Amino acid sequence: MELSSPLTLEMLGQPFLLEKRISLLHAIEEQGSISKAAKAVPMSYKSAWEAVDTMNSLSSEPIVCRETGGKDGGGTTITAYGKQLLENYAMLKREHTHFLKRLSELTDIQSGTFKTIERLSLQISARNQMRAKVVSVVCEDLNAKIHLELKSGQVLVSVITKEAVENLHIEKDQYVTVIFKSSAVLLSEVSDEKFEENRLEGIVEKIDTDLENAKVLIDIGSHDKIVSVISKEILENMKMEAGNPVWVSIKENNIMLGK
Amino acid sequence: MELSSPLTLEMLGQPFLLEKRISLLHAIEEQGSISKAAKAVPMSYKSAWEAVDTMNSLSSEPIVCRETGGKDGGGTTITAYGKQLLENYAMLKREHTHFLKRLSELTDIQSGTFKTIERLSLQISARNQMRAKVVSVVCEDLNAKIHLELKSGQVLVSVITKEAVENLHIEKDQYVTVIFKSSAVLLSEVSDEKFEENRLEGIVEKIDTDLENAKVLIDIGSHDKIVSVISKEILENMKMEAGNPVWVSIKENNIMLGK
DNA sequence: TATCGTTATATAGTTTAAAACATAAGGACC
DNA sequence: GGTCCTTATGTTTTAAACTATATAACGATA
Repeated sequence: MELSSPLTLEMLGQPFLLEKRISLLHAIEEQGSISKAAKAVPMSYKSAWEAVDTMNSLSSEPIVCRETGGKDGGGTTITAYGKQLLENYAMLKREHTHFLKRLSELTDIQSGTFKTIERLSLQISARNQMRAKVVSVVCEDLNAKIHLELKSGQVLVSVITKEAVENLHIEKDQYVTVIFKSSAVLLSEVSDEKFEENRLEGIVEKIDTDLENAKVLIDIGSHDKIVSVISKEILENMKMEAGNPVWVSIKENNIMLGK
Repeated sequence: MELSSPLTLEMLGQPFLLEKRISLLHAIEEQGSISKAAKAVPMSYKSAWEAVDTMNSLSSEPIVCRETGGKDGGGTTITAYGKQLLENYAMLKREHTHFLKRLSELTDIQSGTFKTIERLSLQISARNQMRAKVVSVVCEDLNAKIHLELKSGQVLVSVITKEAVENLHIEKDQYVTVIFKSSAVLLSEVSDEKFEENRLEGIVEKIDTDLENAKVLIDIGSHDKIVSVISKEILENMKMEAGNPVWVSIKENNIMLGK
């Protein structure tokens, strides 16, 4: 049993971007002309031209640049704006596909075993969310300890209930999302033994302070960043500055996983 | 700019449940016959009959029961299984709609301002997830304190970054999902002053123990349940039993919000 | 100026899905 | 047996979407 659901972006009530049109635009990008693109997709030149025309007129900025005449008879190219649009659609589509896949996996509509779904499409307040690979899953009776490898190669450990592991079908070598609140991130200038759980090394990138708290942005490598909110007092005791190395620590219990 | 995306459930590669067919089934449920339902939807009798027939033959169990002849010429009724299917589809659709709505809200494909989306469709390991109404939002410079009212009327307070509040567009009177780990839930037999943050009253419903830990299920009223995982030691000091009243406490910092 | 491959536009043909219409056949009930 | 309203199953019509085809305009280039 599968879920399918074509994604359509509407504009002023009119269909604007759809699967077919997107692939046409990609073909135009490759071929440099509507007529060649139409053959490649394939579809009739007329449909292709009309699709391009309606898209262009629905859009506030032109998506393609059409030129008639000239050495090769002219041609059509995608504008920078159009390329941006293609990228953005791809991102939307990626999210949508992921959602459908998760929903399919969780669903057995015949037996109705999917009653246990919590909200599946949640945007969460936790500021720290990053991809990681599951290195190992060690189950005890109630809890499970999961070793995770970040993009940078640094390792994190998360403790969640065994129930959650089963519910999310977390297994070795899979990719999951590591989630933790910025208030759960402890900082230290030195590799302090006091903070023994989940120690990561990073570089301070930016510090914002208000009357009581400080928000510290830390680069832990490979484009992963961590946000930490700590009290201003602690920060001041640490003489921390942008560019300095810093040690991060997060309690195993404060790390959640998402899929 | 709107996103639209009709949800289709496929079976053996064939379309099985779609919007149109679902509304037909609902009409049949009301009218008691295919012909009347077809008029109500509206669609031609033949299309309606064929839709019903293909659904029935794709399904492992019959969805409708068709009878010809008799006093009123027969009729068609939805089976219990069919009704279950309708409910399940409605749930899928609800999730899907919610997802699309969130995605729309976060997206401005023209300007490309939606680059900041984290994974939007995440299933999270946190065992405790429940709906709550936002009573108030008090922003400081970096953090915000949010008062939430559960179904039972009990109140929780969550502290998250102001950034998160803006990102999720959390406002008074909205409904959000409260999220916290079962390991963040502290228990006490008495209304202990020591656990001052987010104290809720509930009744112990079930206790599971392993060698080290204990998982306690607590009913806090209005069908909301909380799972707590605590060390076995603490549990044993508390002489806790199913049916007993219990006090729950969760640190404000450990409560996340989702939307 | 003639050439060429393109955009731009119109019109005729083709395919496809649905509606509309027509007609059996079923079976309780009078 | 006739009535009645339904399910079940064709055939025909209609409408929409798309394809195919034809043709004008364009403008750099030889």
